[in-house]
Amino acid sequence: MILRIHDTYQRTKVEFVPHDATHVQFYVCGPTVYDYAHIGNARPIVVFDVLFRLLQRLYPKVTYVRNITDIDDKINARSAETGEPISEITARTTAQFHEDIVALNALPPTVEPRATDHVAEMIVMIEDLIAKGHAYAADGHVLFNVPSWDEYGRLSRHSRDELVAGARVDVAPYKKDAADFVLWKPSTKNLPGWDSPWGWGRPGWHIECSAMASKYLGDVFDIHGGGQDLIFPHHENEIAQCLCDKPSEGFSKYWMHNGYLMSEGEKMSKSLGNFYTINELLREYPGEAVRLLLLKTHYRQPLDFTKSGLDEAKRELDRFYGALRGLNVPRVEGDPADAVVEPLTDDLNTPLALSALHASLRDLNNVADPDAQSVAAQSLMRSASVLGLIEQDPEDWFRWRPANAGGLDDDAIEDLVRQRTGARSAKDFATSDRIRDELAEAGVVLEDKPDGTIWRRG
RNA sequence: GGUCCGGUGGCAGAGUGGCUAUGCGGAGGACUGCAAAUCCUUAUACGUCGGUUCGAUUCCGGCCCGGACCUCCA
Repeated sequence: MILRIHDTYQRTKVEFVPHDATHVQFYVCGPTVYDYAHIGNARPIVVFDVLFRLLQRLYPKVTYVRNITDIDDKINARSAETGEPISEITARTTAQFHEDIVALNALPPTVEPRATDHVAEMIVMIEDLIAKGHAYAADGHVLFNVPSWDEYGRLSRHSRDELVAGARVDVAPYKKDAADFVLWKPSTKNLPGWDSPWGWGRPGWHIECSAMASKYLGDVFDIHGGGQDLIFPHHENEIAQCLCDKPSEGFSKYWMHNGYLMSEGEKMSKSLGNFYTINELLREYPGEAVRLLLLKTHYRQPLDFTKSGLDEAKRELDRFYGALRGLNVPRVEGDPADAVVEPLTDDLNTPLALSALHASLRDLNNVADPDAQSVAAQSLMRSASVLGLIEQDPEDWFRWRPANAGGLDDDAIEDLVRQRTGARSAKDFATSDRIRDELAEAGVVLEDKPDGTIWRRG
């Protein structure tokens, strides 16, 4: 099966030809750990999780590297602001991040390197860049010299002149060229720092991904991913660093970038405070609804993330889990349906894949024979798994309730259901309906099936 | 100013040079003690102005609107 992806370098869809067909390797820029991850962070996590799942179906071995950025001036600023030690901020935030994305059913990457563990590699790369004439030390800083490399700007399609003309910040006096960017900068004694040939200091932002990608994936690998906003300057600079360091190698063969997010119709902005953190959404909605909402839009399209969208995603999942509920079909390994995989091989067309999943659901709902049901249900589940959906126990899905939700607990509900069942068998429909109304009031919906009554939280 | 992306039915959202996805919601029907769930049926669409074409929502151009990026925000 041929995989086609949109390559940012070429700005077009291309056939994916791995560097090594027995072992596909890709790198995605992970979070900077200073605060709760927001929904904008969740999109690349979910999108590239689908890519990971798909690649695992198509190739024998896949290595997925996603870093944790735990050196950053935002972290330092947060620590200065709150007094919490940097190591505690990063440890706490990393743990929170992991907890959040597990709820989104994202598989762990193969390797999750942290910047602080790779400063030595960064220093080596910086030394090489200086030796090769692409970087220079000045005033305790080391800077990458942009005019030293002709190809600079190829990914983002910016020329050096445009960049300088459009610059929003003053040019630091130690820069040879206005477009030069920092590889290493000095630290004061109350900031995180490491000994280096240029004194006590810390790395610039871009060098960490270059160093970690090279370390875990080698000098050439297949795909580098991230949010669209990383194209410039982050990825542009990563490319410059790696290709200048190892001119004969290719670095990443393909680049994939997910589109930006809006929130409730407005652009997300920290100053407006109108972004949702994953954590706060998880108190109100199941993580799977968040995941589905993100996958309902193609990854390169803009996506307006809304709570009404989450409500809709949850209703959709109710249908899937409702069809599987009570079937007790075991999960077995097997191939997903082509109708679901094929759209994914066309640049991760998740909306089209989801429509095939809905067709599969209809098929399941249209069969009555238990054997046929079992076959249809397994097919549905296997297909959904490529998207990381419908992987939980349906009972758990229907019993999920928001954090701090009031109302009835499971035992209280089941007690009322039993009372109602008694009333119904006595043909006391007045009592039966009264109990139904009472439960409905508490957000519980009943379904009378031939073999008994089941309930769910609506 | 530069670079780039998008505008599809009430909403979400694919896709295609002619056969007009899918979902949510709405309407009608079947089923049900009543419901719910499910199934069936159904309505409503491609920003705007031109061009190419036998034919354009789909290709080309102008315009309008929205958004992103332009030195550290996914």
